[in-house]
Amino acid sequence: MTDNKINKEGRIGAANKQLILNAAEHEFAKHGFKGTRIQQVADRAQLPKTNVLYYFKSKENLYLAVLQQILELWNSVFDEATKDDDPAEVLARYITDKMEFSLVRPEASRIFALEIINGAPNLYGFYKEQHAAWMEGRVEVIQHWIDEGKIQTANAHYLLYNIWACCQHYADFSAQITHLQGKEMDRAEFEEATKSIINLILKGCSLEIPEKYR
Amino acid sequence: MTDNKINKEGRIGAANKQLILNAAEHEFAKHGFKGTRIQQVADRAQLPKTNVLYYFKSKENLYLAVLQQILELWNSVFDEATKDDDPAEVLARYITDKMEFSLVRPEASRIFALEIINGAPNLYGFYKEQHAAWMEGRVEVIQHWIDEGKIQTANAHYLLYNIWACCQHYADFSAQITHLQGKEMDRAEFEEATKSIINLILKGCSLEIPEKYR
DNA sequence: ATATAAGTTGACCAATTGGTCAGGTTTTAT
DNA sequence: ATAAAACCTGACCAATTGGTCAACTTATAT
Repeated sequence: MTDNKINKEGRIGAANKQLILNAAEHEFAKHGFKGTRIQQVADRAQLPKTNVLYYFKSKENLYLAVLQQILELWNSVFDEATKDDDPAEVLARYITDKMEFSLVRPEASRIFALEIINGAPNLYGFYKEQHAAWMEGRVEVIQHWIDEGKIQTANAHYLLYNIWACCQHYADFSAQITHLQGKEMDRAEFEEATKSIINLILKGCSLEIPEKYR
Repeated sequence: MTDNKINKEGRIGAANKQLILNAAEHEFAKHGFKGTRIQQVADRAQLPKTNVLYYFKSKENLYLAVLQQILELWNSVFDEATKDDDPAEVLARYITDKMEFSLVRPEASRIFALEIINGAPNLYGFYKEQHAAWMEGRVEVIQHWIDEGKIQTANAHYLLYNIWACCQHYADFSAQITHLQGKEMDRAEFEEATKSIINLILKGCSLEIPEKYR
C-alpha cells in the first residue's frame, strides 16, 4: 500500500491545470475548437505554449477536459429536482438555476452550444452515458408529473426544450442582446428576464406562479 | 448606353455561384468559419478548389456571401407582420413561420447562431444596418401592442427573445433532439412542437389561441 | 469569323500551427 | 543530502491550407 508517486500531479500542476482550463474555456467559447490556437490559450494563462501541451497532451485533450468540467457543473446544478416536489416550485427553481448559470457562466453555455451545433461528436461519443443520463433524468421527472395529472402539457420533451432554449438563449446570444439593447444585461435585468420565462412556462402549463417568483 | 460586358457574369457563372453558395452553407453550418476548408466546399459542389476561388475571391468573401443570402431570406420571412393586425394571429403566424424556417433551413439558422456566439463580428460590421433594422422593426410592432394594451407582457424584448429562442432551438440543437428522441423529428412532430410554442407564448401573454392554431 | 471576355485548372508557394524533443530547473519524499 | 519525479521551455519540424499564377478552353457579341 505504498503511495506510488509516478504520474501524480503536485500542487503546482493542479493550479496550472485549472489556470489553463479557465483560459481554454474562454477561448473555445469565443472561437470554437478549430478557431482556437493553443498559443492564444497559453497567452491568456500567461504560460508558454509548451507548458500547456505539457499538462494536456493535445488540443483535443484540452478541449475534452474543458467539456468534462462543464458537464460536471451542468449536472450538479439541475440534479436537485425530484418527482415528488411541487411542479410549479420545481420548474420555477429550475428556470432560476438555469438563468443563473447563463449569467455567471455564459462561456460554458456557449461551448455546449457549439458542441451541439457541430453535431455533438464528443457528447455522444466520449461522454455519451454521462450526458444521456442527465437528460433522461429530467425527462423522467416531467413525464411523471404528466402521468399523475399534476401538470398540463402535451409533451415532456417539448416543455424541456422550450425551457432550455429560453434560458440558454441569454448566454448563447448575449452578443445579439447586448447589441439590441445598447448595453450588457445586468443582474437586475437578468432577474426580470427570468421572471418573464417563469411566467411563460408556468402559465403555459396552467400552473400558479409561487409567490416568491412573481 | 452601351452595355459594358467587363466583369459581368454569364449564365454559367450565376449557376456555379449558387452551387458553391449552397455547398458553402452546408459546410459553414457544420464546421464554422475556421473549421471549414475551401476544398470541402469545392468537393461538395463538385468543382475544383481553384474554381471556387475564381468566383469568390477569398474564404471570407465566400462566408460573407453566404451570410448575406441568409439575411435576405431571414428578413423576407418575417417582414409581413404589422402593428395593425391581431396580436394573437400575428404571433401565432410568426411562430409558425419561424418553425417552418427551422424545419426547412436548419443550416441557415445554425450559421446565424455560430455568427452570434462568435460575437457577431460580421453582423454588426458588414451588415450592421440591415440586421439592426430587421430587429428594430419587430420590437416596434410588439411595443405598439403593449402601449395600446392589446397584449399583456412586461417587456417586448424578452418576449421576442423567448420566441426566437424556442423556435431556433429546433434548428440549432437538432443534434441533441435527434439523440434524445432516437430519431430525427419529422414534419408532424414539428407541427406538434410548433403548437406547444404557440400555446406557451399566447397563454403567457394572456391571449386566446386562434382556432386554426390549436 | 474573330476578338474579347468569361470560365477552367494543375502546379506551386508562404504562412500558420499542432505537436515533438532534448536539456534544463525545481520540488518533494526519504 | 540526494535521488526521483515533476515541472519548464526554446528550438524545431511536418502537415495543412488559403491563396496565386499562368496557360488554357469555352462562350458570346458584333
